[in-house]
Amino acid sequence: MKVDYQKSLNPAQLEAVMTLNGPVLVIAGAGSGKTRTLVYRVARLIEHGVSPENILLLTFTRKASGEMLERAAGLADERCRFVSGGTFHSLSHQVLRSRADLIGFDRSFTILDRPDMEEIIQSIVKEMDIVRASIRFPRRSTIASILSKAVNLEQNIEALMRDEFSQFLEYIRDIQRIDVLYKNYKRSNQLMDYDDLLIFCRKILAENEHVRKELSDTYQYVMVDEYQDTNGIQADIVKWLATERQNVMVVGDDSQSIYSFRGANYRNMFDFPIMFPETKIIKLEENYRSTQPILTFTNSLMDQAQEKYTKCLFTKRKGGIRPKVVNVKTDPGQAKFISRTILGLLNEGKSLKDMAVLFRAAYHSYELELELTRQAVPFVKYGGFKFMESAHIKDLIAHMRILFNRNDAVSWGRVLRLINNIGQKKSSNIIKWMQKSGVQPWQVGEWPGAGKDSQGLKALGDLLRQLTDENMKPERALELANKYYDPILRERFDDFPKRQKGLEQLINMASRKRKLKAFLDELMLDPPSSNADVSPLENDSYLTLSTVHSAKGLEWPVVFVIWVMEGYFPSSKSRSSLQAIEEERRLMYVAATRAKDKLILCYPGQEELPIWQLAEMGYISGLSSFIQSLHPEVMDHSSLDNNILNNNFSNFSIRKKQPRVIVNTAPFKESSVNSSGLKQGDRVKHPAFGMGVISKFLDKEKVEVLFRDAGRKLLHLEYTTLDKV
DNA sequence: CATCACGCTGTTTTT
DNA sequence: CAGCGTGATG
Repeated sequence: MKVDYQKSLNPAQLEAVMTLNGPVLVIAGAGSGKTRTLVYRVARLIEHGVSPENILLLTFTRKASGEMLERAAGLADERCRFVSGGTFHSLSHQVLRSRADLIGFDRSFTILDRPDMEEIIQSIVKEMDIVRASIRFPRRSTIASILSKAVNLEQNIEALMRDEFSQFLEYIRDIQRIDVLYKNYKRSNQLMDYDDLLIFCRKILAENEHVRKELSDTYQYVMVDEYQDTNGIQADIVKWLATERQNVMVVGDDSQSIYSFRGANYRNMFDFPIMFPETKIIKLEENYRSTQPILTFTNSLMDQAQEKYTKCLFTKRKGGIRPKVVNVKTDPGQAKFISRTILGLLNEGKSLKDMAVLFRAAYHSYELELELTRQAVPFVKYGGFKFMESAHIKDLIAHMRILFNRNDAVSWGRVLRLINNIGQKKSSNIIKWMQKSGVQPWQVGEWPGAGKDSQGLKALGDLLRQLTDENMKPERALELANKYYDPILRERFDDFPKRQKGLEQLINMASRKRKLKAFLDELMLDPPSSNADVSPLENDSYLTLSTVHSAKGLEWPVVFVIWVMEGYFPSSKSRSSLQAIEEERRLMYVAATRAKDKLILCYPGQEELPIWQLAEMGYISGLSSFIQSLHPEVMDHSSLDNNILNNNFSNFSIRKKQPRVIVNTAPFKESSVNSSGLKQGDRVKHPAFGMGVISKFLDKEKVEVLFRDAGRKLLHLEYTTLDKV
C-alpha cells in the first residue's frame, strides 16, 4: 500500500515524518495529531527499508504502543506490528533479565510492586526502635513515596524531605536508616522495585560500552512518546540508547506534564537539544480535536502558567459553544446534575460512548457512581483501583512467585500467613529456617517448629511440589493454586463470589501465555489497570468515568470534569504549594483538552458566592490561580438548573470529611495567648478553615493548629484572630 | 502467639 | 472508608 503523506499531514507533521535521521524534538499541543505523526513516521521508516525490529517506540503504557503499531499496520504495512515497543520499565526489565549479573544480581530477580515495597518497609520499621516524636511516625505508604521520589528526582533524602515532606523532618534519621536497610534487603533477596529497574538499566548502559553498542545496533531508530513525562533517569536511558547513531525523535507537550509526583520533569524536553546539539525542533500547533471556544479556554489557562513554552493552539473548525462552569453545591447535587444532563443528552440522540466524566482522584466519583447505578446508566471506570493490588490476586500470585525466587520473603510471608494459626512471628521463623537450612520450597512442611499447623504446611508443600514441574502451562499452574486457595478465599472474604470471578479472569489471561515466569513479570510491569481492563462490558455503549491521568491521549465529544478544590493554598509562599498549583493547572488542561465539542466543569461550591470571589478572598485555592480564565468571555457561568436543585439535598452532608492537616497560623501575640488562656489541645475556630485544635506553640508569633477542614499542605496564614470555642 | 474488636488518623495520580 | 496501633481474649 502506498501512503499519501502530503495529503494526510500538515506541513509541520510532514516535516517530522520525513526527517528520518538525526535528533528531532517535536513539541506537540494537545490534539495536534501527535500520535498520527508517530504512526506515519513508523510507516515511513519501514517504507524506507528500515527493518521493524530496528525501531524502538517507547511509550507511557504498553497499551498505547500496541494501539499505535496497530494503526501503523493498518495504514501502511503489516510489518509495523513487529516494531519493538513498550514502556521504559519494560525495556529496562528486558535489558536486566539478560544482564543482571553486570550489577551483581541474579538473573532470576523478582520485581516488587508498590504494595510489596510497602510491606518490606513495614517489616523494617517494626524491627527498628523509633523514638516517638511530637507527631505520628509517617505511614508506610508515605515512607515509600519519600524513598521512591528521592530515587526518581535523584535527590538525597534530606533535601527532598525539606522540600516536600517537611512535616516529617523530625524523623529524618529514621527515614535515612530505612532507606539503607531497604536497599540492603532488596539486594540480599534478589528483589528490584520499579525504580531499580530504571536505575540499574541506566547503570548498565553507562558502564558497559559493549551493551550500549549492542543495543544501539538493535534499536537504530528510537522514538519516545509523552517525553514530558520522563524523569532524569529515563532521559539518560534515551541518551545512552541514541548516543551512537543519534537517530532519535522525542515527542511531547510541556503543558501536559502531570507526572511530576513521580519525578517527571518536562524540562527534559528543553534539555533535549542540549543533550543532542544537532536537534531539529518542530512545533505542532494546529488542533484537530476541539472547537475554538474550548481552545480559547485552555490557551488562557496556560497563559497564566508560571513557566511555559509558547505554543498557541488553533483550529480551523468553525463554531462551537463556550465551556460551562456549574456550581453544583454538594456531592449528591453534582451526581444528580451530571446524571440528568447525561440523560438529557441521550434523549437528544447522543450516545453514551461519546461522553466521559473526568476527575483527579478515583474517589471523587463515588457519589456519581451510586447515582448512575440508580439511573441504570452503564459505565466503566478507569484509574484508581488496581486489579493486581487486590488481596486475593496478590495471594494467588504469591504462590507462583516463591517458586522462581525462593528468597522472595514478601511472597513467602503472604503465603504462609494464609495458613491458620500462622502469623507474623511463625512465618518469619519459617522463612529464616528455610533460608538457613537450604531446603527446597516444597519441603516447607518439614519445619521442625510446626505444631497444629503441620497439616497446613504439608498441604502447601504438596502444592508447591506440583507447581515445580518446569513444563507446566501457566493456566494449569494457576488452576492448581486456585484449587488450594479457594477454601481460604471463602473463609476470609465475605464477598468471595466476586473475587472468585476475578481469579477466573486471571486464569483466563494466563491461558493465552506460554511461560509462567514471563506472565508474572508482565503482570507486574503492565498490570491490568482496573476491572475495566479485565472484563470489558458486553454492551458496546457505556459512559466512561476516568481519572485525568488514565484519560491521557483519549478524547470524547462531551466531557464533564469534576473539580474538587481541596488541598492547595495560594496564600502559601512555599515552593511546593506553587508547584502544586502549577500541577493542578496542567491537570485541568489535560482534562479540558479531552473534549471535542462540549465541556462542562462542575465544582461543589459550599457557598452562594461566585467561585472567583471566593478565591479572591483566599478561601478556596487551586482554581484561584487560574481564575481569570474562568471569567465570562471564556466560560459560561450558568447557574444550576432549578429543577435539579429543588430535589431537596438538605439532608445530605455538604461534603465528605476533609483531611486533618498541620497549619501554621500567624501571628499570635504571646499576650493574646495568655490573656485568652489558650493552651495546647484547645479547640479554635478559624474564619476560613473552620474548627481546629491547637497542637503546639512554635514561638511568639506562631501557633501550630490542626484543622479538619483544610487541605494537607503546610500553610502560613495572615489571620489575626482565632476564636476559642 | 494469633486473632479480633475498637478507635484514631489521614486521604491522588502510575510504572 | 481503610489501614494502623492497641488492648483484650483465646
